[in-house]
Amino acid sequence: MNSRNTIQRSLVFDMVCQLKCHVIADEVYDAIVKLHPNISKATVYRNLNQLAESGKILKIEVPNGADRFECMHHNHHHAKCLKCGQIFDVDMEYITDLEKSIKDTHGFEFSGYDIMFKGTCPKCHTPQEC
Amino acid sequence: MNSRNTIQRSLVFDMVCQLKCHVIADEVYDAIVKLHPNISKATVYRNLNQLAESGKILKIEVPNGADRFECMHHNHHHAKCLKCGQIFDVDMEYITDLEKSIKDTHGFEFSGYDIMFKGTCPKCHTPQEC
DNA sequence: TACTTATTAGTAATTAATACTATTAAGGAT
DNA sequence: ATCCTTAATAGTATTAATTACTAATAAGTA
Repeated sequence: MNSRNTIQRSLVFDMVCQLKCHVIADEVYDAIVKLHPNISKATVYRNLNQLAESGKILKIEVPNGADRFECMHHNHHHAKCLKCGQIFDVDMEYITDLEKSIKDTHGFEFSGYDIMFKGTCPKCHTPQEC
Repeated sequence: MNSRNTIQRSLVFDMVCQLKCHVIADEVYDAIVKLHPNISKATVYRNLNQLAESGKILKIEVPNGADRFECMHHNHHHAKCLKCGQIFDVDMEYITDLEKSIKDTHGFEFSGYDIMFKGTCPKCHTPQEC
């Protein structure tokens, strides 16, 4: 009996799939709390991480920002706007096997990598009228 | 008069260069406080970021971990051990101009990217005698 | 139905970093 | 050399994201 199917866990899973891409824990919590007012934020965090570990959803660790989660459609890279901090999807071939280019692993066992692009999003570099 | 040369700023700069690679703010603070007992941790943070912005040191944003700083010797990628959380240097050609592979920028202005490899370090995957 | 224990709700604690405020001092101007 | 503006500082409070903790609950096997 390793893992149990709780209402909370399936709510978290469903909500990550339902909501738009790369949501943070708070957004998932806010959405679920409307349907299940007693759910605890710690439960949302625990289940997001549990679902990511078991491969059901994808966890994207954002430097200097909340972790993001999305359902497993297709792998793609992400970009972070340095001004507003928003995360965007990047439209390029997903790079695989980058770790094969490593010359000498020095005994480190590589299992993957993250690429996070940086820049300025359209809203932030276009002068705004207000 | 944009930026002033303070004792604190040069202490921070010197210490980042003196200490081993990719140090975190706390390590810099601990080292400086021995020489300059009144320095504030906020000052260390402020100067690390200021030095990184002005290009004198390099800031590496680590997902789910404290930011790391190092002096500008040569660009290289980093790897994070998923078990102990330590950061290691990766021995491979530094990849540049990756953002040129992006098909459609959708108006996003790319200015760079970070690659963070993941895996298990030698200490963590070798069974330890204790 | 009973029993084991994974999971939960609710809260406290932790970590990394920034915000705030009165004070200090860099460095150009007089 | 002294004045003056304001960048920078020390010290503390606050924020944000996440995890730790604990008693109570509920999966799911026996």
